[in-house]
Amino acid sequence: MSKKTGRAEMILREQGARVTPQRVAILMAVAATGDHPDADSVYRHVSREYPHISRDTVYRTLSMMEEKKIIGSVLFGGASKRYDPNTRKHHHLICLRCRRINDFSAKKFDRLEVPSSAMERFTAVRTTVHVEGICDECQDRNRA
Amino acid sequence: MSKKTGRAEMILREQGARVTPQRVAILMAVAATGDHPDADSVYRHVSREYPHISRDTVYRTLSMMEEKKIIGSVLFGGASKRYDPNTRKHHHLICLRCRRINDFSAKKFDRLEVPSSAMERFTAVRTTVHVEGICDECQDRNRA
DNA sequence: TACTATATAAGATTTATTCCTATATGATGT
DNA sequence: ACATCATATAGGAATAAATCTTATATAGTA
Ligand SMILES: [Mn+2]
Ligand SMILES: [Mn+2]
Ligand SMILES: [Zn+2]
Ligand SMILES: [Zn+2]
Repeated sequence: MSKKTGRAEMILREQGARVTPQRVAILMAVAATGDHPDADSVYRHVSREYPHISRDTVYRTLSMMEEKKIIGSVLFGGASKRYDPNTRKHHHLICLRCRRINDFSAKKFDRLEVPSSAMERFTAVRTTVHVEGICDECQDRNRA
Repeated sequence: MSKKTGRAEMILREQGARVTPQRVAILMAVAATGDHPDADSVYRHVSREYPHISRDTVYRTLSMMEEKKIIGSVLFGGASKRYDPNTRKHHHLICLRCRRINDFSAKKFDRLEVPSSAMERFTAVRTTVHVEGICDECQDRNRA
């Protein structure tokens, strides 16, 4: 057990998750990129060590780790693209459960100044605020 | 030609796009929802009037209208979900061309106050700033 | 060591999206 | 109105991401 696998094991145990070699490898693979990998890139990476690992294991494990907040995520996969008839500047409330999307407006969010150090190598086209959470209908449904 | 189809035609012509009955119906369908429909929901709506419309036409047309800024979009479809080893509070620069994602931090973005009127019926889990644009590599590649 | 709930492998399935190609049609000039 | 032709469409095949199914394996623990 190397120092790094030990650390991964610890994180898993802290969250009350079973420790399996596959999970350790997946967690280390995500951390190793230092980037924002998709599931298949994690699969390819882990496959070198575990040639028989199943894609399902990778998908299941990543999603479990996100639930337990061991890792995060940026984009919504598996979801369909959502179009918007409203072309004015506005921002969004996105329900993580039912995927309902609602607009909101806030003048103070319409000209957010991204730190210039971050923008040195990037040409912004649009800057918006995403509020992810749970909508009222989904909360009600949960109580019932 | 009803008042509404006339308006849709005008918008298409303004953008130098050919006016076809399918395009008019698609544009009206997106506007009619007043929501954030996905392509298949637009397809089903337009199918009532044009039972033989092809899914490809709907996808192609929506994407054309987004390019011409006749409509907008909220989420990335067709893309794979992207995980993130960084669990600290941070924000993202997302390249629309190569889908590279880079982190940036800005204290002033870490506690954005969403107007309470918007949040009356929503429980926020996370609020982040998404900067969409073109990364430096993609800009260089374009010039070449 | 034996038990049991949970995790995994392998492959099938589903869903969103894009590709292919033959046909149809909108815009333009006569 | 008519011919032309670049572009759009229909219909279906192909691709890619994610999930489901089921038989087997294994981590935690008594
Ligand atoms: Mn919107
Ligand atoms: Mn990040
Ligand atoms: Zn909801
Ligand atoms: Zn790029």
